Amino acid sequence: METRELRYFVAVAEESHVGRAASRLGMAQPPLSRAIAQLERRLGADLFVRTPQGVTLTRAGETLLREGRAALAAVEAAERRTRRTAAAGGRASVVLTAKAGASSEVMAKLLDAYAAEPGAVDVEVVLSPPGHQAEMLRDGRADVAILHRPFDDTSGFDADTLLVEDQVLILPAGHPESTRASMTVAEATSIPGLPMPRWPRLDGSYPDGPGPELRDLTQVLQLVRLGRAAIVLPDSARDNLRDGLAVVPLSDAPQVTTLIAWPPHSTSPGVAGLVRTATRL
Amino acid sequence: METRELRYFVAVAEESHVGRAASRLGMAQPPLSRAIAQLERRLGADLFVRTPQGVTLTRAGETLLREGRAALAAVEAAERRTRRTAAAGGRASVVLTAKAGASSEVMAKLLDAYAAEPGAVDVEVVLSPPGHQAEMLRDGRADVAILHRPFDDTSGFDADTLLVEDQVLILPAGHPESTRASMTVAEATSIPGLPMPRWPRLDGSYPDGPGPELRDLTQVLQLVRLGRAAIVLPDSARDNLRDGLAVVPLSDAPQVTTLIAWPPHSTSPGVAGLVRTATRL
DNA sequence: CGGCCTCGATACCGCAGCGGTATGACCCCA
DNA sequence: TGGGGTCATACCGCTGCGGTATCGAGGCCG
Repeated sequence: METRELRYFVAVAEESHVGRAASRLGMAQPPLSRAIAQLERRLGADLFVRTPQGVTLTRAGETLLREGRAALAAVEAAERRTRRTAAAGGRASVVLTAKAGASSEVMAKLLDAYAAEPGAVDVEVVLSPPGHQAEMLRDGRADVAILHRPFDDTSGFDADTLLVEDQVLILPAGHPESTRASMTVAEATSIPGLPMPRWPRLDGSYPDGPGPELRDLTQVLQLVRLGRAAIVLPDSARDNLRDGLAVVPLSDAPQVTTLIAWPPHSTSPGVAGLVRTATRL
Repeated sequence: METRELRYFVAVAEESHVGRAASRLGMAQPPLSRAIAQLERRLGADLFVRTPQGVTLTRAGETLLREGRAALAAVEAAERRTRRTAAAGGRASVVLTAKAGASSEVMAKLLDAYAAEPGAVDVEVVLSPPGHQAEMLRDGRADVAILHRPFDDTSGFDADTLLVEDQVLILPAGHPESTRASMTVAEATSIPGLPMPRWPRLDGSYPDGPGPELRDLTQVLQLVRLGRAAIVLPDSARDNLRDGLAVVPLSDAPQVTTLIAWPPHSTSPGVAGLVRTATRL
């Protein structure tokens, strides 16, 4: 099976429509139809059920969609990492990705400690929107990632724990609830007049709800300071707070684990060194 | 990048020789040379250093070999799982792989419990030589595997623990050492006249050493019974022992963990059900 | 119920690019 | 210095990919 065929198949599966998939691929419909038919013949499996409204996946098609996406990501990863290795011009280097505006404390400690190691290679840090770290690791844009359980999906990676912490509620200073010694998550999310902000999902859309739509921690904290929202954050976020904000520990919020994750079988010296340093912290 | 190019590249990298790689691929040398050169041009990276003796990998080439092998395995896995799904003819099914002659106890319990579940799908059990389970999971010949830490490489899979047990030394009944209440690994491996048998590595070759070369647990036990060898096995192996064998607990051997492992993001109903059953055991 | 619209499939054609053979350029070693 | 080895280049034939034109099959609506 060639990656071209796989890309064609995934496009058709995602559009449920050969014509739309063809225009998305920048080609005409007939050759795409033929390519799909040929793929089905070669696999000995019907992948789609043709209907007058378009096409729908068979069971085998669902399998190929799931597995094929992973395979395409792996091929992309191979290509990207090779390009990056070449661009580094013989000298080893490594790309680390982390959520923008989080874990700065642990990350600083890790990077400092690693830089002090003998034989340390260049570490390029790429900050990206929350939730995208795993994807970057999977498709080769990064070699190592700082992830957060239970928010990120760590399946398929090797990982080491860096930090385990409780979560706290951040709310406007002077708010009646701000003097409490502790609170439950249920109480925190139902404070009148202080809705939780909504974060974009992986595809960029927002969940429904009363809170404001935001994509930046600084914006959120500003809004909290203005008395328009409250937010739940890991305990370490206290370090970055300016005036005008109050902190109340949450008694029943799940703990947040900060981990360093890397693709399995990553034998690159940079990744190995970073991970070794991390485990010693 | 097309899988054809990747296969060509991997062949050349493995042979360190364009001509040999070409004949292994069943093609002539010139088109292979050209395909590699073209791949290098498209990636913008030198993959090989040409020498009069053949070719050697550059750093970028090493990256592509490592990542490319994983990518090819993923493509193969997609293809195989799709074929299998189609062959099951709409009805869901799942392939479980395990080391031949081990863990029969837990596996039997697991399969029985799962078969009793409502909506259980067919489970095909494939027994294969030790150490090959992870590979089968990676290239799509199996959907779930029973693995053993620390022997198998579980990286890149999701897994749940089924059983943790100590290891014991199996030696001929009546042997002077067989009456001891406990022993260290160092002592066990240095009993005069009772060498440890050697197992084949993944590539089929045997490590050096004094012990007999064997590939079957039954053969080994027979040899032990004859007073020609001793062997270290997980505690549960006691259940399968016939007469003529003695068991001595080992005080410092690492514990053996039996786990059920599956590829991440495996949404197939069969895998999900098996795993759910396993966690309840 | 018939005409129309929207699907995907088929037929046919031109050309890009893959693989083959023949040959060249270079290096090592006798 | 020539012979045998390496990989690269030159050139050719044909497979097969993608393009346009068209068809056949279902829904939908007047």
